[in-house]
Amino acid sequence: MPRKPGFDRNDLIDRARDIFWAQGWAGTSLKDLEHRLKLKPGSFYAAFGSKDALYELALERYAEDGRQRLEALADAVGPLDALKTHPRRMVETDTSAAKACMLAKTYLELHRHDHPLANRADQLLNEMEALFADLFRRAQETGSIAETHDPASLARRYQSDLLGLRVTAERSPSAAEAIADEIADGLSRL
Amino acid sequence: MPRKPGFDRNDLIDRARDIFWAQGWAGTSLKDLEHRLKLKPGSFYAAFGSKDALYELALERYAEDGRQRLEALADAVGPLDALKTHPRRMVETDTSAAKACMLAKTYLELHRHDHPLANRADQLLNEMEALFADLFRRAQETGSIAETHDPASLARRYQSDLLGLRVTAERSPSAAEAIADEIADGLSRL
DNA sequence: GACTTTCTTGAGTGCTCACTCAATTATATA
DNA sequence: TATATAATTGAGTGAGCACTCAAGAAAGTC
Repeated sequence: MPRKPGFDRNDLIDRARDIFWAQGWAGTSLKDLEHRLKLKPGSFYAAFGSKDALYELALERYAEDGRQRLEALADAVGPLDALKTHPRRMVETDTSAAKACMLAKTYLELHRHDHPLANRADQLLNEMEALFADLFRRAQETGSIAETHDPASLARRYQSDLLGLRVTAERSPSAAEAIADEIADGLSRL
Repeated sequence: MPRKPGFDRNDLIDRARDIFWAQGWAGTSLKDLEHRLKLKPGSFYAAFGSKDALYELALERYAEDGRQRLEALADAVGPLDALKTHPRRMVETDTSAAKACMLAKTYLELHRHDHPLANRADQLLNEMEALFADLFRRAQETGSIAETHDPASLARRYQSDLLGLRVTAERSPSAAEAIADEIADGLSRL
């Protein structure tokens, strides 16, 4: 008996992720979302509850996408080559809504106000770092890099490099491509 | 005949810089500024004209301080050691209002809205990169690093590393200290 | 102490914010 | 086709935003 919604909720979250990613939390108004998602206020709140609730869905989707992309790459080319290819991929994809990491942007924008979304972004960054560490560990097990390195330290540095790379990418795509290659070169020298 | 203002405008700009640096542009309301600077709206607008005008003063001050700190360091210990010491200094100073670069935060927050402050931040980042390049060039002239390197490329990478370092510092000071040392080590190997 | 000039004050401006809700419209079942 | 159920609509809510301004207080000169 019920009427079906005239929108694809899944697709809406993807589009919201792109809007929030590019414009930030305070930089995105309900008007923006209503207009871009073609949703009237009533439908919006019936579907998502609040701006923050949708932002969290968008953030989780963003993190999950990133994780899956890297794991798929590792399955295809192995852990070390995945880590070496990953920076280039992030930077040269023109289909993405923005370049700088959405988790980092969220954290930087909101953590001083003790906003729950900042804590969530922090957790997700830690989970991503743990995935990096796991890939470095697997690269050691397959003999791709020396056993003397500490995977956790490598992951920490790798994530920091990536965050810088992606801020740079937001300003200068060409500079970012060169730096992405340098990061890959650095991993070859381990 | 005139009455003198009851505040030190210079000190006010310093404090505004710290507030904007930590909280961002949208994250700082006029109420925040009036409260923290102990200025009523009328005095605020008489002194600075607008929130954006004060933000720009704060941004210029921030950039100028950074430039002077690095140049003073170079005068004291030479160009290469200045570049090696600089990251550690940025990260372990607990007196600063925030760790992440205010220029990068400003750019990330505002460039999608084509806000003039984002363009200004972009320019100031370029000027900082030019200073890095100049220090690398001087390090080559004094024989501290090989002539084969391109100072502009080194500066580009150095700035990117620094941006990542400082995002990391905002989340984990201890991780940042380790990474700062690694950046310095990397420069020793040039 | 009178006067001029500037600083200070805070209530008030119009606007946009995130969000609500009662009325309306559409659809799946009986 | 009648009915039940849910989706859609958009005017409207109070709160907070950046900002204004007229009136009053303070300090320097005469």
